[in-house]
Amino acid sequence: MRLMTDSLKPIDGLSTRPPPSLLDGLNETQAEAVRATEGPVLVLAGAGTGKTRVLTTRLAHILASGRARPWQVLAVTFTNKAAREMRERVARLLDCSVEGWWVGTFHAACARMLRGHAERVGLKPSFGILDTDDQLRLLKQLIEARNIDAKKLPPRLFSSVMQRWKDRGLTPERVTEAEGADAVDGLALPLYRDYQERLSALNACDFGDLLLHALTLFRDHPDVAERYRNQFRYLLVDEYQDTNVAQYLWLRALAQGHHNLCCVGDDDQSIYSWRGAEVGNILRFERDFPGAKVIRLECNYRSTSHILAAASGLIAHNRGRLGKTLWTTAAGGEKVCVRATWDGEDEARVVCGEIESRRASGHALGEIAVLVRAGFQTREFEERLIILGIPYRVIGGARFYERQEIRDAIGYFRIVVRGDDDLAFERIVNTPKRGLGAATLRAVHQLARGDGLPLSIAAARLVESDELKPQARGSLGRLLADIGRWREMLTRLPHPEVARALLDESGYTAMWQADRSPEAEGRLDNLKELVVALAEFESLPAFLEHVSLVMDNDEAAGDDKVGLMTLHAAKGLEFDTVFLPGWEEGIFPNQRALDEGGEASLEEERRLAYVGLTRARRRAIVTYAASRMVFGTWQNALPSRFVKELPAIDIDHTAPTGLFRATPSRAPADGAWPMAEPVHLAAADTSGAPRWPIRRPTPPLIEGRAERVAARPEPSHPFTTGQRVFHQKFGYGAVRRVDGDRLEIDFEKAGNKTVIHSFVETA
DNA sequence: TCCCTCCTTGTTTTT
DNA sequence: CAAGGAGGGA
Repeated sequence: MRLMTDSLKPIDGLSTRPPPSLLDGLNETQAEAVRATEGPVLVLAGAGTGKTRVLTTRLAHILASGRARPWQVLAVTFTNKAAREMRERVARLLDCSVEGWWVGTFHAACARMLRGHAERVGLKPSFGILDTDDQLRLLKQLIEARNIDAKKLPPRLFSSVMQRWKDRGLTPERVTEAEGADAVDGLALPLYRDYQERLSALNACDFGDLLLHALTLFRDHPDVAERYRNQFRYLLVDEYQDTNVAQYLWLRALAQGHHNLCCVGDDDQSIYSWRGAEVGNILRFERDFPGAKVIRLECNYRSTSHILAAASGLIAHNRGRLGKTLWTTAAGGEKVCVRATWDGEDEARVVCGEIESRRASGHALGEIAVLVRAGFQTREFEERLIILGIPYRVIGGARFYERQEIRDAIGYFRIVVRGDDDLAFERIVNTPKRGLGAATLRAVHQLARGDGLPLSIAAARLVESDELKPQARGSLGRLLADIGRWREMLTRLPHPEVARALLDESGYTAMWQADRSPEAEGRLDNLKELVVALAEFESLPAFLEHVSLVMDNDEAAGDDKVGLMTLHAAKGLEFDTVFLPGWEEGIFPNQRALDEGGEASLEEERRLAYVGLTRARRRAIVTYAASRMVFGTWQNALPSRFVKELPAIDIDHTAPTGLFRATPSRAPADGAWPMAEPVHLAAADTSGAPRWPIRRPTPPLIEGRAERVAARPEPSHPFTTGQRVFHQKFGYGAVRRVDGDRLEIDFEKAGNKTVIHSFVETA
């Protein structure tokens, strides 16, 4: 996203040659969503209903019909990936370049506006954009400056509170007294002020600020707001259910001109409330924008009818939906397979075994994905896939530009390009180790703060004086001289060459070469890759502007590998075959979400499950384990309540023999259990005899064919009825009943609770 | 200043 | 269990 001029390639030719095919192939509702260009429109697009197609065609239609020129349309998305896709598709539809158009992420659009009016919000046009790491380091300094115990109240905590305020469009002045007093013992608000002040002084802003400043700009400078309001005749928004309050206010401000706001989204796929997204935005659309037209895209082109029905049946358990009825013309297909497994290892074995046999029958691995609730769950699958020699790719995880070595390298680039980039200076000053520790840094800081200087200038002054120990002085002097030299090199040599020289001469490459850890080699490769990436930009500053906004790293998804990713990362993707492991209470729905967010969070977890199921085109396989190793201890698990919420006629529920008893102990309430009920579900009505079918740590299983010994109930813990015990959270109590691993305990303070034995100790 | 050991703490993540 | 941070010792 560099400086984009509003001049553009000829598109006028299009009006004389209207592409007759633009609406071809769209169904009636989709076409309606494209044609309804005037006034506010909400397109409720269920999973797999052709949302992106509608969005891009609509944009193309607006331009091709001459309703607006390219710079008069603003189209915003959340991710760079989505933005890129939209640009590519529109370019293809109209057969022209989209260079300079306002098609991009919310943040890129705001940054572009702010670059033009930076002074109005107290920044210089060259302002830098902080990444998460910079933010946390900065916050830590501010926390310590206020003598707050950073151990008890870590930077992350403050960061998230402040971030949530920014998500709601609240500058420090706008946070109410009451709320300020409430947040982190009243410490968060003053710290928020410190932080914003510090950012201004650094001529920098964080991601949240891009929107916040844009809002301030509109609010305090009506002329600017007016300008953009008039400019943008048509507004298009992707994934509207993910917008936060700040984004909503920003859109509303822009829509006040021509009122042509079209938002596309799906309330059932809102899974980001924890980072400030407001489902309320989409639920309230008709009230917010009077006269709004609501168009529902309900014809699903992706999944088979069983998958669709299973997903719909599940999501129907949520309340407060706008409601959609997805349907498909593709009848039949396989039922959703639900499979019980013994434990995490067994689950990985089952899933990867399936993958293996699909590969053997010619299935493309790139069309298979394993979608987990949390990142750590990928480990077991990775291990198993490695054993089987099946290529895979973990999507998400540490992104390229977030890796330590990349940020360090970029830190060097930053300090060379912008001598006053204090955060970059701090980052690299003692990396690699050059004997510049806390003491030296303190001296530099002190001088810098006292005289209002950037750190590197202060450091240069210190080197001239004799206030430093000779060693530190020499070392710091050498670093500064190096920086100066690299800066000079930049004026006469190609920047990739300078980058290479810089990494060598600074000792940074050598640092990783000397490193014996297994990942060092990969890091060196990454550094080489970085230099290659660099060459694609015309200059180092141009590159830096790019990385600050475009932190994505789409691994070439070209090669044929199984995808491992979180459910969040899977949103927007689709695969022939989708495995959904870990459907257990506590894992999915996630315990923490349940504890912290109650019913609302449960519904979000359910939406996550919905997102997962609807990623599948032909086959969805849900698995759960009866026992799982969690944080180093074995825990028994109950199947996720979501399993029971899947309509029985659309699923095929199986379990290995021995895991379930032969006959159900009670009739399934809603017909949801077409087979023997898992014993661990029947636990409630028992009278004490331990009959837990789960073994303690899984015995190593010989490759291939080992008979599973039916688990026998074993007294795996010493607790007996009447015994006095202690629990970390609930305190002291007496055991009232023993039921396998579960103990019903009458706690003195907390009352009657059923807990797993491993959580209590004898008192 | 650096390195090692002990202790804590475990979702989801884009820009 | 495993990783990352903090604090103490050399």
